[in-house]
Order: sequence, then structure tokens, then C-alpha cells
Amino acid sequence: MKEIKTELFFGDCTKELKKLPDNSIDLIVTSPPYADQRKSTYGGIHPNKYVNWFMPISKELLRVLKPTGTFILNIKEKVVDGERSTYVMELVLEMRKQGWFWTEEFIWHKKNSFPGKWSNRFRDSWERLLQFNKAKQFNMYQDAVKVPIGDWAKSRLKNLSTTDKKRDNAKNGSGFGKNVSNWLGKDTVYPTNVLHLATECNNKNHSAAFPEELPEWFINLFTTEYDTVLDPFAGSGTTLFVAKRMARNSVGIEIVPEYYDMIKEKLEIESQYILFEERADYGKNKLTKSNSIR
Amino acid sequence: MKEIKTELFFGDCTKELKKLPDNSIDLIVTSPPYADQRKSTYGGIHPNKYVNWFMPISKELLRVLKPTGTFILNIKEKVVDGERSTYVMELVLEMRKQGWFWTEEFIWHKKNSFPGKWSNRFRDSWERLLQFNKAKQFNMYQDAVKVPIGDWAKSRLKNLSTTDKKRDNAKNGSGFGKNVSNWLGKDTVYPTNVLHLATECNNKNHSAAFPEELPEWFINLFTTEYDTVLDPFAGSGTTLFVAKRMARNSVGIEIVPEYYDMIKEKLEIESQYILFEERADYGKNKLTKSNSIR
DNA sequence: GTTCCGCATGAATCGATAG
DNA sequence: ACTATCGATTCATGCGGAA
Repeated sequence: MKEIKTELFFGDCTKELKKLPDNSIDLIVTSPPYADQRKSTYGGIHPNKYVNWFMPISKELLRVLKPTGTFILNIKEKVVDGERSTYVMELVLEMRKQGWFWTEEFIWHKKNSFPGKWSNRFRDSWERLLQFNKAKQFNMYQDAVKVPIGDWAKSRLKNLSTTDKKRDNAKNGSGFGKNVSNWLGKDTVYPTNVLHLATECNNKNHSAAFPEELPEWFINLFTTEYDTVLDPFAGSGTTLFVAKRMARNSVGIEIVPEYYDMIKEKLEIESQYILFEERADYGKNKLTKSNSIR
Repeated sequence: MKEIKTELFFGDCTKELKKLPDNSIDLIVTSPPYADQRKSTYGGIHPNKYVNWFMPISKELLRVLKPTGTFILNIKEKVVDGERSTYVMELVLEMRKQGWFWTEEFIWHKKNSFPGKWSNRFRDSWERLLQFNKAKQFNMYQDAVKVPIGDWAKSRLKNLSTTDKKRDNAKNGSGFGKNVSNWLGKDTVYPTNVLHLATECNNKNHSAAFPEELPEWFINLFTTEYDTVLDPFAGSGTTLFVAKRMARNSVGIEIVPEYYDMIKEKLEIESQYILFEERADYGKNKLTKSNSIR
């Protein structure tokens, strides 16, 4: 019976990250305050200073991440004086100098984007999900996020086209012909690098940066049970709660007292709930869950 | 009765662009050869040299564009040694130094992306549509691209994966079903900065870089009738033919003789067709169409 | 006229092999 | 060591002919 741990730190993440050991994190999923956004809570970082502000943090993240781990950065540049600001692009270039590999850029297509109308632009309905890695070889569990195949398959895949057969028969016998059996029973396919998710708009107490499906998808893709997930800008704690539910250890850091308290309280409630109700396990093993709040 | 002109130049666009007068173009829509792609036809530009290769071209484009005009650049970085290449980001930064404003980045979500499976990444199903402007005030005709609500819902429903449907139904009342009823009253809505289009891969004679809907959408959005559209990498001529059909003047440049000849021939055929058949007008005015091929 | 099915192919990427 | 070529993998679309 293994134990799932959910740790929460209070304070500035540049400092708090130093408390974490090297190579201890399997996945980082976070949505840092965007430049000049959420001024009321984070004070707002000027677009020109954003890269300099983030570099010490990404340096620590690079240190704590396992060589097989992945860093998913949810970010989008804001409009400054009618132009898209370039700090995200500069950030990527600087992080590569720091030693990060920029493996991929996923697109989060927000199904219900923020309403509004402007004379010179349409509603912004997508955000960047930048994937960084410490090494070229990293853990990826693709089967965990397979999706149902498109409707076309039902009618089309019944009889495999002769071209497809020919195509692979021409190649030395190790191609499609061999795999026909895989295709006939096929009902799921691998996804692409575009994610379709709605923004979460149910909770009014906090500004949830992303819906639960978002960390859930990446946790499925890049970790297995008992791995450790980190969110250095925990905010409302979405990443932590999802990780916990999925039987992953997690570490969160939050600098805003109100958010910190909210997460803490919710964690404590959940712990008691588990004690009294003997909640069903997420995975196949019996689990006990504990929170360590500092 | 105004006349629509379709001009076609043969040669290297850096040189040919010099023949165009200052401030004469309302919209540039183009898809240059991506780094190291299309080697067989365009020779291929190494990722490291891409920015230097493009700078003289973008300088000329800045010159010929009207202050109220817009430049739409379709591009995507390829993977180099397991990482996304950074030349597109560097390109944006350099073009801003050149005087361009980077107004917006649209996403082209390709419904049918190239197949394949790799251990470290999923299929790439999106491309960038970078919007650059010469001035902060530019022409934009948003009403021209409003989406009919019925068609939108229809195509949207058709394309929704079963997961999406399930997910939406699972949400208590804020899901798809409820929203559909809200749309019934309205007839059109403004789109967002994400475009859903399939690539055209069925044409046997040539490979068009993008589907007709792509230039069509931007021509509607950024020009009116009798405006002038430029594509310095005409390729199969999609932009030119769409512009012509929409009663916009257009200028194309193409360096590959086979492509140039193909466009030329198609333009001539269309002209004759118009003479004999008295084709229905695109817009409300009577039009004659002429091609000037050099 | 619809619907259905056969068919070709697309700005891809990785790893192994060859010069 | 470094680059060039080749084989293997895989999903969705629209056209055109057939039912």
C-alpha cells in the first residue's frame, strides 16, 4: 500500500523551489501570471521585464526536474499597444540558452473564449502549451490519451482499400498488410498537438487558470502512478487536486495568502473525507493519502 | 464597369517585387517554402539561414504594402533533432526591427494532419498565420467573415468527436445542447482567431499549399472589391484565383517555371471562359476580367 | 438525385544505413 | 563526426464512380 503525498509551500516560488531536491519531479504543469495580467493578485510583471523575471524560476525548474521529466508551460502573450507582445518568443529563446529543449508547442483551443469585440482583432480563443524537456529522451505514455476514432472510420475502414494494401505490400512485407488486424478492430487513435477544451467558468472564488482536463491530459501523457507533479504557481490548486485524484504525488507553491489558505483548507477537507468515507481508489492499488502543508 | 486585373511575374520575388510601386498592395497572403521543405521544387532553405533569406523579401513587402494594408504569413517550424526549430520566432523578432507590427497570430487548425506515429510527439495539426501590419490603423471588414450560426453549428456538430460530445453532455447544463438553443435566435456571429480547415490533398496535378477557404477568408476580412492582393510565392496560384473570383485585383510572383506555366495557362483558360459564357458576377457590379502576364 | 464505397495522398518525423 | 537518403509508421478528406 503506497502513499500519495500532496505538499504545499507558501511563498515566492524562486525561493521555495530551492527547498526541493535535484531531479525529483516528473512533470511540471503550470500557468504563471501573464505579463501585466491579474495585477490585483500578483502585482503584474511588465512585459519588458517578464523574461528576466522568469529566468531564475525556470533555472530552478530545470534543476528539480528529472532528466526523463517534462515541463508544460501554459502561456499567452497579451496585446500591448495594438500588437502582440513578444515576451513569450524571447522566453523560449532564453530558456533554450539556459539548457532547456523546446520539444513541442501544443495549442489549447478554448471552446468558449472570452467574449468581446474589438475593431482591429477577433476574440482570442487559443493559448500556448509549450513543452520543454531536460533531455531528448523523456517519458511519454501515449496510449493513456488515445481518443475515439473519427466517424469516417466506421464506413471507410470496413473494407480496407486496395491501395493501402498495395502501398505496404510493395514495402518489404513489414507494413500495412501485417497490421491489418490492428486496424480492423481499431476504435481509438492517437491525438494531435491541438487540444479542444472549454475554459472553466464555474468557480467564482478564484481565477482558475485552466480546466481540470488540461493538467489531467498531461499527467496522463507524461506520468504514471506515484510520479510527482509540480505546480510552482498553484493558484486555485487545480493541478494538485487533479494529481491527487490520479494517484500522483504533487508539490505546489503559492505566494498569495488567500489562495494558499484556500488550497490548504480544501486539502484538509479532502483528507477527512477520505478518512470517513473510504473513497474508491483511482488506480488498482489500495492507497492512503496524506497532505503535508508547510 | 470596372476591370479586374490579375498580374503574374516570373522570377525571384526579391527582384520581381522591385517592379511594384510603393504603397500599392492592400493585402499580402502567402506561404513561403518552409525551411528545408519542398526541396525538390524550391531548393530548400536551411533553418539557420531562413531569417537572413527572408529579410530582403519582407523589406520589399513592407515597401509595397499600403499603410492600411495587412500581411498574412502562413508558416510553421519543422522539427530539427527532436526540437522545434526557432526560426519562426526569430523571424518575427527581426521583422519587428524592420518596422513591421506583429498584430496577431491566427491558428490554422488542420483537420486532416499528416499521419504518423513517433515515440516522442504527436501529429502536428496546426500552422501559424501571422498577421503583420505597416501601421496600427488598418482596414478590417469584420462583418464580411461573420459565420452563419446554422452552418457553424452544423459543421461544428459534425466535427465534434464522440469524446467532446460526451464531455459536453456530462457538464450540468453548460454543455453543447443547451448552448445550441441560445444560438437559434441569432443568425451570424464573429469568428475567433482559430480557423478550422482541411488541407486539400486530392488534387492530382499540383499540391496547393493551402485550401481556397484560407485566402478567401483573409481577402474577405482585409479587402473590399477592386483592392489588390499579392502573393509573392504564388505556387499553384490559389490566392490569385480566389482573388479574381472575388473581384479583387491580384499580383503573383512565381519562380518555378512549371508552376508559373500552370498558373498562366489556367488564367488564360478562365479568360476565354468568361468571354464565351458571360459568367455570373461575384459581387453586385458588372465586371470584366483581364489578365496581364509578363 | 442521394448515399456509399474505392481510392490517392498530404509543408511529417524518426531511426537506421550509407557516403 | 556529420550529412544525405530511405523505409516505416499513420489519419482524414474529397473526388468520382457505383448502387
